[in-house]
Amino acid sequence: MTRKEFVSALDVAKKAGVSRSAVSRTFTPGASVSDDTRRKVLAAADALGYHVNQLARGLMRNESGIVCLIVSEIATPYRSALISSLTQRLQDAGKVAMLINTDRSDGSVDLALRQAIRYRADASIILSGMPDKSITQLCLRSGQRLVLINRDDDQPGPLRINLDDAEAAQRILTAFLRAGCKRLAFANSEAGTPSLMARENGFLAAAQRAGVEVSVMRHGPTSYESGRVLAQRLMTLDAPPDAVFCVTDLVACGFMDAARQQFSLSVPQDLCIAGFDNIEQAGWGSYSLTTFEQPIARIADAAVEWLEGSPNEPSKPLRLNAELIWRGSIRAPQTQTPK
Amino acid sequence: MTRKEFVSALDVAKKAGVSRSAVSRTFTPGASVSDDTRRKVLAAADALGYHVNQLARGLMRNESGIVCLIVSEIATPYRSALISSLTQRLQDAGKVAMLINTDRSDGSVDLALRQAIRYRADASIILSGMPDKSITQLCLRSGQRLVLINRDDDQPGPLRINLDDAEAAQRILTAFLRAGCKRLAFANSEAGTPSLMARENGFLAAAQRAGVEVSVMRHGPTSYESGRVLAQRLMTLDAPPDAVFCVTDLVACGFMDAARQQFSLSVPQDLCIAGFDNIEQAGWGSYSLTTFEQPIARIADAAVEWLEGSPNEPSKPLRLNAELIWRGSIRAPQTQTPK
DNA sequence: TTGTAAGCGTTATCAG
DNA sequence: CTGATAACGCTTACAA
Repeated sequence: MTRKEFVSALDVAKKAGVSRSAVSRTFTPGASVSDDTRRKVLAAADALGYHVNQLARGLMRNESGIVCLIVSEIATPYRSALISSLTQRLQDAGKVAMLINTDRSDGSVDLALRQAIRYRADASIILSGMPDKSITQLCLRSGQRLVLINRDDDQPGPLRINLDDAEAAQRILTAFLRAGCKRLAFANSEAGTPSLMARENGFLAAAQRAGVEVSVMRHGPTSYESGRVLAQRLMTLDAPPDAVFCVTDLVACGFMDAARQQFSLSVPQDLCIAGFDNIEQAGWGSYSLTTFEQPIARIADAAVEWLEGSPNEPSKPLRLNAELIWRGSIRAPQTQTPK
Repeated sequence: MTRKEFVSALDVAKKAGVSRSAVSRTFTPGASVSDDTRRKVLAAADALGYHVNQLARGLMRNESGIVCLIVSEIATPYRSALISSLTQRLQDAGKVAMLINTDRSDGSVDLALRQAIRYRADASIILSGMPDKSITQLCLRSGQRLVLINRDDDQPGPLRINLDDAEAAQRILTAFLRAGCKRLAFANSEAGTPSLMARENGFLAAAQRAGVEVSVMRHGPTSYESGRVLAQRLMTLDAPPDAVFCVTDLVACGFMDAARQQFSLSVPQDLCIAGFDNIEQAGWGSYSLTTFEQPIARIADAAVEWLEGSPNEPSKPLRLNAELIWRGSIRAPQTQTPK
């Protein structure tokens, strides 16, 4: 058992022939130490392999430097891309990410937030699920900042970053109509999260305004497999669609594969498809999927920037636009543009 | 500024009318507290929203409960799947994962390990890059346990988990030969990491034993895009290959797309392709890639199990076999089996 | 600028 | 089983 072999500031102080506070000050960015002592301390610290104990520092400062990332389905392309971006930004800001996987159960977001409190995390960024109101309050009360990404919620306090899903849905509807599509469909999962539902509702609303009907189908989790199943179901309808907006790229990829392989359909000639997220695979040759881009970099920037700001910043909800990435899964507009 | 609003064990003790040690004991698994006081403490803690301060606990126990995951290219399918598995297992074991992104620079693995030391992480699991020997020693000396996944290294101390890449390469060569392929190729990235090179060298060695030549090409990072470029180069050779072993599924997907779209080749009729990792996309309809499965669950299990074990466990290197997943990208064996 | 000393919230030890 | 008390390693007034 070699625990306890850690070298402390006292050890360094002794070796450098200074007080322990001199050591502390040397490692505190805005502190006043003479160049001479700083050099001595640094030399001693290096020789001994000293590293500030963040646990102790956090205890004193009441600021751990830890930011919790609370997320389920970590291995999903969009989620992992966001995690990657977030960890990078966080590190640049001198913070460190604690990753909490909430795949197991549904109340696990609350459990995750409790974990965040135990480690006195400076903040938590929630990418999945929705915490209970009481626990949110507890976090806020303990001075922990909260960021909710794509989770609609009206509590004040947390920073909320959302996409304009309805507007995106509207745009894709227009694109389908311009391409001359007649029978529209929306392929959703059963997850029922706010942003997913906002896409569905936005699409339906836009369709209603345009006076066209749309077949809606929902199945399983938001995955490739669900996309295949949804294709199976929608394409065997009496009047199968000639355009489908998939709630997610993953669903769209599954849908496209099934449409091609099981129904021998050509995209976009027989069927136009659009997705959402612009995951890496959407750009792959086999899919060339027209989709909306999640502004991952902007989301991460906004979140970290807010965390770095003053603790009592108002936190007005942030609403970002998803850019439409045109690729090959929607036909070019018909010459006779409807208008 | 609402920092400092944390409720401490003392607050709970007062409210419950007991000593602070009683509170501490209530939250320490194997401690002796009477049912009566435990109830009182729990009630008070719940009412006040008390949560053990892990920073302070870690300081005392010299055991933070934190395990660092050191990884680059987090958003990659294989990496993110491993991260997902690892975080889950770690949480089941009562630990929590700190995720450190080492995309930026090359020496950042060392920086990451220093961060691990600062937070007094109980262990670090390295999925990317290779740390300097001196820093490894420092970690070990501070009682921090190290796990190296797929990084060949001969230092004693860390747990090393590796796949038998050479054996896998051998098997795929045999499969190509059985399928009647004549002109073999190996598509690698320029990353040059040990496991990637082990696949290449294993393939070459096996080919040599079998008396066949293989065109080797290396390009860029280990990505889809590199796969496309590699296809471009290999397929414009004077004698283009009729079978290619791609160092990774990502590369294989890119290779396959380029082969089909730019060279109008059919897989597996004109060209057999194999990959490595068995990422989710390998099973997608468009690819149906024959590949080797990274035993992610077993890797995560082994890592966490070792971390839970006794600190001075010998740590004999673990060598896992990658299972060959047969799908549609290699032709069925010719009837006249060689041999 | 520097050192001294008083915490921070725990847990471990040791009497009772 | 319970309650004082002494650490743990650090930061931060306060005084020199």
